Amino acid sequence: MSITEQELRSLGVPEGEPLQQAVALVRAWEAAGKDPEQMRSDIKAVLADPEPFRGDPELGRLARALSATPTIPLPNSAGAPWRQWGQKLDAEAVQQMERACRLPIALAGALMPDAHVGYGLPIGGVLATDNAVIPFGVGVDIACRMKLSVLDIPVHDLERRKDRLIRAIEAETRFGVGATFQHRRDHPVMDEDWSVSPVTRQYKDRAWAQLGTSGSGNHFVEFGILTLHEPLRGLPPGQYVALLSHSGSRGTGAAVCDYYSRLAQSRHPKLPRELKHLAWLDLDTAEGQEYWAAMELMGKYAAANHACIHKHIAQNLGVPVLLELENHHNFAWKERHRIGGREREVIVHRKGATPAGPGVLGIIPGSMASPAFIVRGKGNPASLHSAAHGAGRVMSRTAAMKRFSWKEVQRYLKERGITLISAGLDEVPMVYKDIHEVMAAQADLVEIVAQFDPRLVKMAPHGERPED
DNA sequence: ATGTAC
Repeated sequence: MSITEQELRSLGVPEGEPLQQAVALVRAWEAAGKDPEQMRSDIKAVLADPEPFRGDPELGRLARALSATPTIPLPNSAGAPWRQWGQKLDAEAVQQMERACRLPIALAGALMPDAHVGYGLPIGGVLATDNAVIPFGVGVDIACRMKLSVLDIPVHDLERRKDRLIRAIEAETRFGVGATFQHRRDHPVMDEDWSVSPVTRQYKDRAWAQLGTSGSGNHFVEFGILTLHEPLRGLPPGQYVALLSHSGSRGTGAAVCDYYSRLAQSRHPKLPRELKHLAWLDLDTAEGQEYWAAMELMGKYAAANHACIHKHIAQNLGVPVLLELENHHNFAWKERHRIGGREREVIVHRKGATPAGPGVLGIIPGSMASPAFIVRGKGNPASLHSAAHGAGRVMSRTAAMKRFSWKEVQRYLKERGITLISAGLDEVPMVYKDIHEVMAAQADLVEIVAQFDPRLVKMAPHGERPED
């Protein structure tokens, strides 16, 4: 047969009825002496859009079989190249990465050593695509990010003025699902154009009410000791008090993700169920541009949330800020990478991955009882200039709630000198991988510049509704 | 992660 069954598969003809019809079609065409190149282009045309061919005397059967079969449109037969860092990664997360790399828009991928299962792309997944953006390749919490401020406070004040520092956290941010400020914060981000998308327009008011809040889940605000191993932006090596926060774009970012992922799914109705969260928007379309603009606004908004938290805590304490560092870890960027032997512009999705281009500084947190690290990217091309964004969970939230008790956790924290202001049992240190192992697994991606050891930690109390 | 609604 001039076109083999295997080639039909690699062209993207799905198993089952469509493949049988395609094989029969090729046999009939061969008998009629049709040019194989013409066969290929006809089959590709039907695969791209079967609907117009449903009544075609030759191609109709294949077109109808395709219409009836959920399929990955134009799958990348071999899959885009990708590799993983770390050994014992969750098998389901690996499978999600494998699937994402078979999307027709996928160019290259990478899986970070803290990977675990997410919607569509795994958490810890990095995916470079061709002029398309996947809302769930960025994640629900668009622009979830880290910020660290070194404060001009003597290190011994961390213990001596502990209650004062705790009060500052309690006063200057809010935790919990739906948390808002009764007396709104203000920030120049609210002067941006919020009409770039119907979602951001509709949610502007709520976004304002949530400005400076922290949310729930794994989000936190904490004081700790920063140990600088080398000079950093004019700050000499030594020990400092620092404030570290982790949070994102709150309800508004989630609404943006939800709206544009549904829109993307409606544009790819034939994506099989297990791929529906990988639905993408073409950046040449108005919808794609709209998501991109909304995503970028959420980037600024999430940065403003951290800026408010840090500014107000520093003001509350009346202390100068000596150094600030920050990075997104749920976002998409237009970057240039060498893929398939040539440098080109691609869309790099980092969903729970820290940008780690050459010399780029980032923050990788561990858990409430293990260190965060300030890192400098090594610009490894195979990771698409990325690194892990944390330790990664080893246990589901429900499993953690059953497994642990506060009594044992409090003893564990006391032994390590950690004061926990509040948190859910599903965020205790034992639910995370050993951050040191994660760092060791990515020694070729980042170098460690400094270590931050948490001392006073605030997270959302489990199940509690915010009171303000 | 969010907070509404198969």
